[in-house]
Amino acid sequence: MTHEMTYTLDQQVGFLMRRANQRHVGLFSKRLPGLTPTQFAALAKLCELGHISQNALGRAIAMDAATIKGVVDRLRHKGFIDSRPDPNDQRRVFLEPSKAGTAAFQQMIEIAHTVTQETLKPLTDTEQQEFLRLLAKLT
Amino acid sequence: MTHEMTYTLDQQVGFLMRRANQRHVGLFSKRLPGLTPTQFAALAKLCELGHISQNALGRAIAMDAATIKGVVDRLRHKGFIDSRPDPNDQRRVFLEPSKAGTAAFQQMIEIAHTVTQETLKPLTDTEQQEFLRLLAKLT
DNA sequence: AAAAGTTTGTTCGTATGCAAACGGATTTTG
DNA sequence: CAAAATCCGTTTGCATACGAACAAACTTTT
Repeated sequence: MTHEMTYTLDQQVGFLMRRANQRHVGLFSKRLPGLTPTQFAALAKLCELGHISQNALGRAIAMDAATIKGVVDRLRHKGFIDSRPDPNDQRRVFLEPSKAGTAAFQQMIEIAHTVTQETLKPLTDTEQQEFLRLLAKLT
Repeated sequence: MTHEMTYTLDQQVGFLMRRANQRHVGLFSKRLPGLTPTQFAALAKLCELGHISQNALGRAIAMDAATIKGVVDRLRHKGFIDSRPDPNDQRRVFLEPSKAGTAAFQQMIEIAHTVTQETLKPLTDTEQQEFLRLLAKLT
C-alpha cells in the first residue's frame, strides 16, 4: 500500500521562519548598517550584564563557543569591547563593553526598537502581542 | 535632555525568531541528517516544479544566486539533482530531480512533517494555526 | 544591425552557526 | 592528594546567506 505524500513547502514552519527572519535581518541591516543583528545582540547583552566571560556571554544569547568567538573578535576590532584574561581563572577571557561600545549601544537602542516595529508592522497590535507570546513558547 | 533607553534582548522579535529557528534546525538535522533544511527546501521545490533553471529555483525559495549555487552543487554531488545546459538559453543551467532525488524526497516527506509537528509541539492546535497565519504575514 | 540594457551564473569576501577535536586550567571524585 | 571529569577558549571543516563585481548570453531599443 502506497501513501499519498504531499509537501507544500510554502506552508511549513521552517520555511516561513527562515523567510520572516530574512526580512527582519534585511530591515535591521538597512537601519543599523554598523552592526549585524548578532553583533548587536552580543553587545546588548554585555551592556546589560556589565561584564562576563566570553563563553558565558555566548550561553546568555544562545551562541556556541565557536560562534561567539568570532562575534567578540569583530566587536573588539570595532572598539566596542574591552577584553583581558580573568585573574581568577586563567582559562577565561573577561569581557566588558568599552566606553565607545556603551555609547554606540545607547545610540542604537531607539533605532533597534524601530526595526522591531517595522518587522511586526504587518500585524495588528493584538496580533503582535500574540505572535511574540507564541514565538517565546517555541524557544 | 536624556532619554531613558532600555532594551530587553530576550523580548525582541529578532532574537526570539533566531532562537526558534535554531531549535527547528536542530530538530530537523536530528531527524533528517542526510540533508540540511535548505537543501531539503530546494529539493522539495524542484520536485514540485519538475524542472527549472538554477536562479529561478533560488527565486522560488528566496535564495540569492550565490546561495542557490552552493546548495545545488551539493545536491548534485549527492546525486539528487541532474543538470545540463538549457539548449534554448546557453546562460541557463537546466535542473531536474534525479530518480534518486525524487525517491529520497518521497521517503523524507513523512519525517519532515514529523519535524514540523515537533517544532510546533509547545503550542496547542489552535495556537499552531494562529502562529502559522501570523508568521505568513511577516514574510 | 549596433548599442544599450538585462539576465544568468560565477567568484570573492564577510558573517553567522554548529560539530568535532584539541590543549590548558579548574573542579570534582575517589 | 591523585585521577577523572568538566570547563574554557581555539581551530578546522562544512553549510548557509548576502553584497559586490564580473563575463557571457540574451533582449530591447534605436
